[in-house]
Amino acid sequence: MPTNESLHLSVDCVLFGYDDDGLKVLLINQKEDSYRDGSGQPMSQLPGDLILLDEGLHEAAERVLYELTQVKGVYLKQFHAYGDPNRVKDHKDRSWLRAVRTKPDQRVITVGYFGLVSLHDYDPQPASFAGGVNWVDVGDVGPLAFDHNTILAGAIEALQTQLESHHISFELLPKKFTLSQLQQLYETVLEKKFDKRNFRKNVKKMSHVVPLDEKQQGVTHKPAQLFSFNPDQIEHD
Amino acid sequence: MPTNESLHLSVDCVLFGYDDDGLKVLLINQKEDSYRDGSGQPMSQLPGDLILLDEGLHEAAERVLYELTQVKGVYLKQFHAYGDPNRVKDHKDRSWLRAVRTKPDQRVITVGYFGLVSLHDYDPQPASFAGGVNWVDVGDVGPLAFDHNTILAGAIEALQTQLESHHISFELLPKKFTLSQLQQLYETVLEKKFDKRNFRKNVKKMSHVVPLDEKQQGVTHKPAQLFSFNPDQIEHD
DNA sequence: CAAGCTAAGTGTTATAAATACACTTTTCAT
DNA sequence: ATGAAAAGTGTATTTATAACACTTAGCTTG
Repeated sequence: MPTNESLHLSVDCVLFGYDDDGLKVLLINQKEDSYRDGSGQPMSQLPGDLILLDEGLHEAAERVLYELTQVKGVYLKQFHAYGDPNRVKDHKDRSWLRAVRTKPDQRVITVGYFGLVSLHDYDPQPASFAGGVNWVDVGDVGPLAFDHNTILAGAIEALQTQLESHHISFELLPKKFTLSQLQQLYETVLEKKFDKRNFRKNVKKMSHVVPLDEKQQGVTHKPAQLFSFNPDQIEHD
Repeated sequence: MPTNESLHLSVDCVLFGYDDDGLKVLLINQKEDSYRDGSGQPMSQLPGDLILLDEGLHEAAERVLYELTQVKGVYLKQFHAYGDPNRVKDHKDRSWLRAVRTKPDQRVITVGYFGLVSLHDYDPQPASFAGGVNWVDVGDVGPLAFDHNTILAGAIEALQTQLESHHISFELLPKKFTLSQLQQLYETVLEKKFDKRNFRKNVKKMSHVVPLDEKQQGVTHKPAQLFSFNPDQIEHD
């Protein structure tokens, strides 16, 4: 009869934030002096926490993000579970674990969630407890703690796959947006260029993207028509 | 500081088997007298087990299937983790848990894997320990233990999504197959009909499906050309 | 207030992919 | 020799994708 008394389970959240200058991830920056990478930089990691006894996985992910950003109602989706027995045993991670965990040697299996927030309308104030919290451009993410680079890569792949099929782009945009903003979002996330006219032709076929009686203001060029997503026409899964 | 001393973690495997009369799932049938559904039928469930301390998730899924079918090298893929705190607390499941678990009240989070085997060439002999083990047509699956109907639904969805994009169809076919068999597999799994000529046109574009110098034998009609998959051209992920 | 800057907005043509559709062929069985 | 059963094959139509360049509206500045 197998016993797994000492298995721990956590969630790790890859929170993507988007604004006009790119796609960011929320990283937390451990202040522990001992916890630095090879070149002496403080080590960053994805927000995550052990799961409480009476909460579901999704709830746990919501809690972690709420504690960190005070934002509720973030779009959140599970994408993969990571359970390599050695995923938290790397030398670089030991001292930090010893500092914060009562049982630092314990194996931890983690379930990855990705979340989406728009940084246009407001800046979800990263609550800075236990270290710095900041938005890092996905292109500029350096080495992270544990297997968090792998988890981040999985989240990016999931986001790319689902952006088109799951109508989630509006989670990353302001409530009112221009077609150029929508196109730029696609180009940033999918890392490829689209033809402006063809892109707009396709958008016109999407019944959940509706034009408003309103134009962009305060820009130094021809103001763009504003659009919004019609939530009635959107089904996630 | 949260403690989760009493969280348990398992894998559950949805093993799909395919042959010319359809898509099946491997279910185990608990013999416990007390473990029956409303109408007195013995309750079935997906094969699964708690994860051992030193094994990875994928390894655990492999082990569960090996213990059950004696088959190694099955294509296996993780698709979702299920962690509702009440997923093993349903009344119908209590007595069975009391019989087999030392801590029947403990919460169990499970990671779902789906596996693919061809039932054409041989019949992976279900090792029948602790109860019956059998292949049930996916259309005929009744109520299962715990949240296993939900898990099965998730596996079917994952299989459907990945059949086209991940070149996994050959895992469900004999080494040598006809185009009609391939088409029938697609029709069964995706639950829609394809036009024969168009289907074959598309297959000709797939470089990993190669014609053999061999024809079907022992059939009472025009024998079909045999094909096989060229493993060099296939990348999973 | 004219000139120039900036991004918005707009159509057509060509190519490729998807769909719809029906008869002939090969083998075995009787 | 005849019939049954599934294999195999081509064309025309529709739809989607891709490539491509100029005009417009509003603001800025000289």
